[in-house]
Amino acid sequence: MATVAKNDKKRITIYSVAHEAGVSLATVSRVINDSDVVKEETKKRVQEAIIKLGYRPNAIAQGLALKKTTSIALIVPDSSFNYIGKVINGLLDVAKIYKYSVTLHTSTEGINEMSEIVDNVIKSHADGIILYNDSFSPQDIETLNEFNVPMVYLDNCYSSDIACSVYIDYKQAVYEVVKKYLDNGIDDIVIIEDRKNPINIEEVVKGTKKAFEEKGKQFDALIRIPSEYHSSYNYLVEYFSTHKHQLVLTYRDSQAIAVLNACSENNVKIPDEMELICVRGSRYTDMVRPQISSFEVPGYDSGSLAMRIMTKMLNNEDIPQKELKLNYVYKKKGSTK
Amino acid sequence: MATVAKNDKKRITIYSVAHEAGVSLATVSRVINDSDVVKEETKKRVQEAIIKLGYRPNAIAQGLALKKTTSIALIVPDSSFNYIGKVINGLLDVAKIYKYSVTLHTSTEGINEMSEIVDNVIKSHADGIILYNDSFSPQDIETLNEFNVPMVYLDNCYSSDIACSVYIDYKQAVYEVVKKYLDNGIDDIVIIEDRKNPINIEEVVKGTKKAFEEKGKQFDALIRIPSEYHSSYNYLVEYFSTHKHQLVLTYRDSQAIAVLNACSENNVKIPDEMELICVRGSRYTDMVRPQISSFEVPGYDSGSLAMRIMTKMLNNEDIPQKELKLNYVYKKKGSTK
DNA sequence: AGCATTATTGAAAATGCTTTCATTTTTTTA
DNA sequence: TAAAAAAATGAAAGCATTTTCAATAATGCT
Repeated sequence: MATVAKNDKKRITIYSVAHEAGVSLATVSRVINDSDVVKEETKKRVQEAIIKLGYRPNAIAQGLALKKTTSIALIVPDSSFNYIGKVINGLLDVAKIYKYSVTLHTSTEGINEMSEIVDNVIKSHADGIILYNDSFSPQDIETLNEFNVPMVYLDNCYSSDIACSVYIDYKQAVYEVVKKYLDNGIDDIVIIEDRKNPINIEEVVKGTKKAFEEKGKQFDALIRIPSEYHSSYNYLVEYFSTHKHQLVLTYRDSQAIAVLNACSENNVKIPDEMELICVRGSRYTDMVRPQISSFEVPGYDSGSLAMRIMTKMLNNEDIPQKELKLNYVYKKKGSTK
Repeated sequence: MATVAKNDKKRITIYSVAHEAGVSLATVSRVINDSDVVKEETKKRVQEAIIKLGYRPNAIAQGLALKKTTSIALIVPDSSFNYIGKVINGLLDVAKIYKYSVTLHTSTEGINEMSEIVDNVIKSHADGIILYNDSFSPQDIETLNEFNVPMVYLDNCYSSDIACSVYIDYKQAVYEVVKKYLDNGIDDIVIIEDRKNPINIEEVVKGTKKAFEEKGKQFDALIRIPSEYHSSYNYLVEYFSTHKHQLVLTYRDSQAIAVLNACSENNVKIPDEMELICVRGSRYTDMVRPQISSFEVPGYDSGSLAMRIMTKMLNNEDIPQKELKLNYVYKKKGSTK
């Protein structure tokens, strides 16, 4: 049998240090926590003992004594790590600054699994929860609220007594760009959607509708495609062999690329015969040819902001706004005229 | 000031439940932990009390009493979440099964930052550490070994008394494909590299060299490019305006796409004038045109395996192999003839 | 020098659980 | 029906900290 290191070395606790330094454990605790009441000389003695023994305070015991864990939980859907990767980076960077540790959980199977996860998270006494999800219904939110733990919703415009939210104002973003097209007399516009990001797609649709309504027009041109890339590609190849539009809007990068490839397959020239905009651009929308016009979404910032707000909530600091809309920048690339 | 829920509701502990059910806390503990010595009738009484009070065992206190936390730490570089996303999915799925929670940490600034993170992780008494990194030097590994915590290295072929590793045998993979090309008389082969994934690039080079050496030839055709996509693209546009090769190998998907675009810019036809293979394929290597021949790398599996091995290490179970090489599948696509 | 302050330190309780060992209750057996 | 065996329960110690409050040591002041 392959052996693996066992944990039989004797534990070095605060007692060991106290004994080594010839002080009480209360004093050691004070030194660890940088209390200013301890005499410089004994402080030094204790620090030497700590180094000599290689003592590390036990964060679990601290957590118990302090009734807080300085850990927060992040729950994300188990797909699309692509975008979330940036969010996580931002979040972790801020967490590091504030000395929070972050536990990661995935969930996609609806509110029941989500409730279970939240329940477990609460057992682990995370100080707060950051929830990345844009497919909650209002009832789901109700359910989550009952847990009564500080929460930050990411990419989901919802807030309450115990929750703040950080999201990108897709509605306004899309409204502005669609308005411009309508102003130029272009109104054969369709939106590609799948079942994956209901709330944000809904925002995209709302923004489009708003622009249409201002012109006294109706909008309801949605193309429902499969979520998985290859099926959606096949579906779109079929679709664009018989349909033409002036402008196609997609939410995710893979959808936009699927449109690009499906059109190429059908010899539909982009942007000459049809224009294409991806709402949530990524590095990959810049790698395909033509590059895809899109909004540059501040993934990193939304992560770091969410974490920053969480730290404020946990410290009962003043939170100016409970719903934070992030800015976006439209980047015109080769897929539009 | 925006108010946020405070934690002033009184805590419900194992004592509350014991009192409610009219039993001792020892009995409640037994019920929680599904001990079989407690009488069915009292068990039921306790369970009712638990539900009535909405009691949740405090995982921190459990951690302290049991001297283990059932939590493991995952440390990843703060870039390339693209690929790592799949790894994380696999890892979390297995973690869920074994009831482990996973704390996430990022690190790129070398071994010092890494040591600091590991130190913090140890303070938090994680039972083990899974370390995704392919840029460690042997000294770095030494340093990490001193922490004496069960570790699993991901994408890094290293093992020791306290460490196992899970990785993909890029050397063999590349060897096989390069050999095939050499057999067909194609030997103007170059490898694109940047500073990002030293160990795995090294493996790719080794595999290539091996194939060359078997033919009595020497190999040393490396193109060093910048890590960042746009700079590397610009560099490659320049490069391919004056250089031609028969076959280009890249490690990451973005590098392969950069080559693709740079060649297109220079009117170098792929695969007719030059062939292109990406070692670590992704969904995006299938989205560009032509699609890029590549190895399908089992990201999900490597994550789930790493976690599974970790659970075995922590339970002192038998571990047949301490270094686990994962299989790969070569997928020929449009970028090769 | 002697007293009043103030600065340091330590003892012990509290945090919420698990577990051992002793005790009590129940069941079995003669 | 009593003794023996087995099952169920509880008391208390232990896990590694923080923190309050009391005790002690050091300092300042007259």
